[in-house]
Amino acid sequence: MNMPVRTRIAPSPTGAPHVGTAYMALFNLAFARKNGGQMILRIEDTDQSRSSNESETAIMESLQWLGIEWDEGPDKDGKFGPYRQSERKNIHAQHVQILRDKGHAYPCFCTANRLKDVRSEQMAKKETPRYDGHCLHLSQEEVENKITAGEKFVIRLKVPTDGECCFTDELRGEVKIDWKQIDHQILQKSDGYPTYHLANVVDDHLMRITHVIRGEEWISSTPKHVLLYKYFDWDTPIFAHLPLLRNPDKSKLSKRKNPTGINYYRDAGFLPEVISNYLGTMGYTLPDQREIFSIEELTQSFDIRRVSLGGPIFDLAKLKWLNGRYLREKLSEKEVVERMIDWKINSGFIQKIIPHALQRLENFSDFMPLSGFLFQDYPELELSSLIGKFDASDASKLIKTCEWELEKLAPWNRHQICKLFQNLAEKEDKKLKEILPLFFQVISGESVSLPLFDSIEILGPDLARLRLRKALEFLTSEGFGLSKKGLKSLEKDYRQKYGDRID
RNA sequence: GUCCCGUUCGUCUAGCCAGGUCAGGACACCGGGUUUUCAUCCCGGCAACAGGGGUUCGAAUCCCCUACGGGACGCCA
Repeated sequence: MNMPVRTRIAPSPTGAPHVGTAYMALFNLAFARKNGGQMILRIEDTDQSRSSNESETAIMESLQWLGIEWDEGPDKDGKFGPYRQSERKNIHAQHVQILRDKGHAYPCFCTANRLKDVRSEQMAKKETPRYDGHCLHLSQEEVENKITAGEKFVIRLKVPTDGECCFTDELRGEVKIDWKQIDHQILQKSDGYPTYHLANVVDDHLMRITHVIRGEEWISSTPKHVLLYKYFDWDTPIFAHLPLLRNPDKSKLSKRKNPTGINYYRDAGFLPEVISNYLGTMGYTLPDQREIFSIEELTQSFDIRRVSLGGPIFDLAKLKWLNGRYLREKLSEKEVVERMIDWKINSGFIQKIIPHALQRLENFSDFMPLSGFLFQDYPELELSSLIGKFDASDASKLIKTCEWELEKLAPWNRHQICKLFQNLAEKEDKKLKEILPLFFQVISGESVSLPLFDSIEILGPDLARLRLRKALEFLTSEGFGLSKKGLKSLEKDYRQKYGDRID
């Protein structure tokens, strides 16, 4: 019997839509379509504390913006729903029970502190850190007593004590990992929700996923998944681990070093079809090596075996060049105008600006010089105007602190932004008036411009945050950046004054 | 630290699976031409098989070792 090819993209709704998600989605889509199958979108929201509806919506909208379409998902019902893992909690719990009944999983009562100690001890002894099996040997009676006493517990996966796990990666061939390297993975958290590993395997099976195409970061936990399929007595899907997108320094693509938000590219004025085209060139070339192609063209000739395994660096310069070619070659002048109107050259956007610009206008021609920075990717900076009365290294610290704060800001509106800066001034023991000129410069590149908080709101999170980063980069290039040590002590300081969370 | 994955111009890559063309294209960069400037466009240039050992008449291509890079090691995904 030939099963229809089904792939899936399984984002976690815990933040802004990420280009890495789009990258994986694109290849999953191309593969499924090429083979006459379907791609499904499944929301992996098993982390109750971090998942949000806003993020889920934003991710779906961003993928749609890029022209990536799924055949089944939370908004598009199919035969295998629901497509949101939080709505499948019972299904997961039942499957955890099956494993417990079969003796493949067991409850564990260890505290976070004990686990931490065990881990550091193992690291010190140069062993691979993993659960030591402390609760594995608890008797039935002990377990029941602890549970009735109301002790919190998790469910762990039993892992073979010796031998090795061998699985096939479609792109890399046989991969072998010692079972000794594999942790007794938690399958169900103490809040009753499953972890990724359990939910992922159960849902992939139930949703008839035939090919798991995902990031390289998952290779080392694949044995856990293989083991789960075996314990459930299910066929394993075919695995293909794609390389990870990289920063220019080759580390995994991260927002500290590169814009990673899909919305950044939208707000900075890139065409969605250029983004998906460019992502399609990451680790992949069409057989005829053409570099301008649509998702449909990518799909038509798609061959997953052509994926090259070295981690591709996301190169903004080439992306810009590609966008320029689309503007000149793929669109008519009329279309370019239309697309610009869709972007920001429209009355809706200008209306947002007018209330703040009006007091400063004498004639219309004053408008563009005043508000031009709201249409820019980022402004050019000049050292002495940027730092003003500040010491340059103090400015770096302040900007970095503000970046961390802005990273956590939600919802993104004037009121919250205002509060953020008031708080910043207070915590830094400065007057609001003293710190604002710096941020006027960071955001607008000008000393005369529109009101700061409104400008930041209009700019949106992706562009605003980028400007802080650009300012920091600029200060670094001028020799006033934060040293590694300085950053570390600033971070410590920050956690004390502003709370432990850094996004 | 342990394990896993990877390694062709600075960057994206073709070629590798089925060993045998000056290792090809694109971005960036440099130079020249077109253009009243700039940009576009055209032409040219720079520039790579990580290192070592095997197998072979012959290795970027197959095998082994080393180095380097990355990832994973969470009650995150």
